[in-house]
Amino acid sequence: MARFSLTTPLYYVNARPHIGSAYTTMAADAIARFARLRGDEVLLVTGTDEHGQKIQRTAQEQGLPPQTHCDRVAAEFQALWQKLNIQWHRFSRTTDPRHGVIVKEFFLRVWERGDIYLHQQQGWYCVACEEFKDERELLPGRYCPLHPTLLVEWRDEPNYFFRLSRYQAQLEQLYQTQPDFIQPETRRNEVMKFVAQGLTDFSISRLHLDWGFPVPVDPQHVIYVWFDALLGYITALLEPDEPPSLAAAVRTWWPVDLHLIGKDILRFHAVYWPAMLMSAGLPLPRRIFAHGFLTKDGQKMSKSLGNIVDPFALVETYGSDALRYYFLKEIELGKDGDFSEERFVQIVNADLANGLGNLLNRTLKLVHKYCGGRVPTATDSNENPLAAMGRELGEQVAQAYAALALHRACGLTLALVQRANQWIDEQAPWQLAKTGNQQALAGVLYALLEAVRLAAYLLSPVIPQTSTRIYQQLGYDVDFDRELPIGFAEHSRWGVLPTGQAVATPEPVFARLELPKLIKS
RNA sequence: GGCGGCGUAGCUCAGUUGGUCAGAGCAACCGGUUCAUACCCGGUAGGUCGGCGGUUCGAGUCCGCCCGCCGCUACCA
Repeated sequence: MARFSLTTPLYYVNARPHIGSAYTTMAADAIARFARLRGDEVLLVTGTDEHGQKIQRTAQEQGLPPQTHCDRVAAEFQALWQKLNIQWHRFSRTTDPRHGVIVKEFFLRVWERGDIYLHQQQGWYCVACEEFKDERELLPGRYCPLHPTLLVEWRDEPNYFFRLSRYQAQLEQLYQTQPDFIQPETRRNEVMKFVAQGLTDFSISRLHLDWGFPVPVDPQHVIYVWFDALLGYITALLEPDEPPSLAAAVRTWWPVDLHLIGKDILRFHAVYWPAMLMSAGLPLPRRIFAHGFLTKDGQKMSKSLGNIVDPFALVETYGSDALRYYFLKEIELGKDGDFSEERFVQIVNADLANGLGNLLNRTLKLVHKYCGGRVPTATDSNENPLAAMGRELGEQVAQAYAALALHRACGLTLALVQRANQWIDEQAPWQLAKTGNQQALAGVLYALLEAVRLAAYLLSPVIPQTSTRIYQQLGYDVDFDRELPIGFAEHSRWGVLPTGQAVATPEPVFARLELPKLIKS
């Protein structure tokens, strides 16, 4: 059995989970679910990044010990993932004591390699970025360009540096020999351009900070949050009760097949992280995919605009399948996308309720009326437009998932549903019944049932609950959240519904969504 | 300033190597229908394919310039 491992970012616990984190995680979950459907053994890693001065200060502002604050926020992430029906296997927290062991071991490896040195660093420091800033990139009045309301602070302190510069050639060779390492291609170009300009060493420690792991060779210093956070991917790979060690952590699941990230943290993953791993003599992840950002009604989400989308409220109101479907079908992973509540409701209703759900409903009614509630026999008229599409679909969708083109996987599948709704009118099975053409009738209904089944199966990584209801109404004892149907090769193909299988009484599998009535003034 | 990318019907987008390429879905309007979750089916969009110029028998589809939006990055200062 093949293995497939992937990660979401470890989300910073500076604030409650936002829709962007939810988006990444929904995508990762769908990718993981498809791999599982295909029969792979899958490990999905998510988690939280909990160190750094910013966390310390946030906790302080709330009058909480940092760990308490982290516990609370981490719990919120887990709660949201549950509501979104995410099936994760490891939730990696960087304050996990086992993580400290891994970080220490990793640091020492790099240290012994001679890639870490002490250097006096002076400059303006943004606490929010956890980074030193060049004076010239500051906004007038010494504000951070990324955090225009935050004054940068003057620091003059010795820090430990990682010899990133030493790895420039190796990195460039990596990008050359492994063109798929960074995706989409536009991101790859950005990274290559950045590296080509020349790399400078970056600091991996901070002084005057408590909230983090001490530098093993100099406990006055604390390890910089990013150095620590990236390693959380590796710590996560330890078995639950396993004593922590680098060797144990990388034994089974490393290197991961995919780091799914947002485009804002590309450089850390595509440049710093591979260099760190090279230094430590560890294999590199196979692929890094950076997705785009979300806007709300065409505008950037921001506190000052007051247009932040709350994922908790959304999933409470509309349910997880609806959200997952909209974000994964309507937005191309890798490109920026927009969330409009009105459009969201329209699309989801059109595709899932009116399209897919209603197709099942009307077909099932016919099956009960004319075929005694059992799957009819597929006739020679296997030659029909649905069968023609259906025979190609499994492979096409598999390719789309492999390319992480989730929107295409959904679009291809929906095309079958749309064609089926046309075809049912063209064939008018109720007319066939009147004229006593029972064989043709059976063939038509079989094709319709099969189209719904195939669509439900291929969409199950995205809308597992809806797919489950469809499969169950079609007479299968299957729950895509628990017990998958056996055999991708079979279920992804056309024509697997067994003749004679009893189908259930039709019930809507996806209730139409309603826009909240009042428009806020 | 340099380098990516993008700009196609109200909205989201498809459009291989130039010649039914002017499309799909959603929305809207009109009509039909009942097997169906006020659903589905059919029809209607006269969109200068961002603008200008060029290559060509023929260009969203190639070339040049320009405008607008976005990303990465630099520098002047």
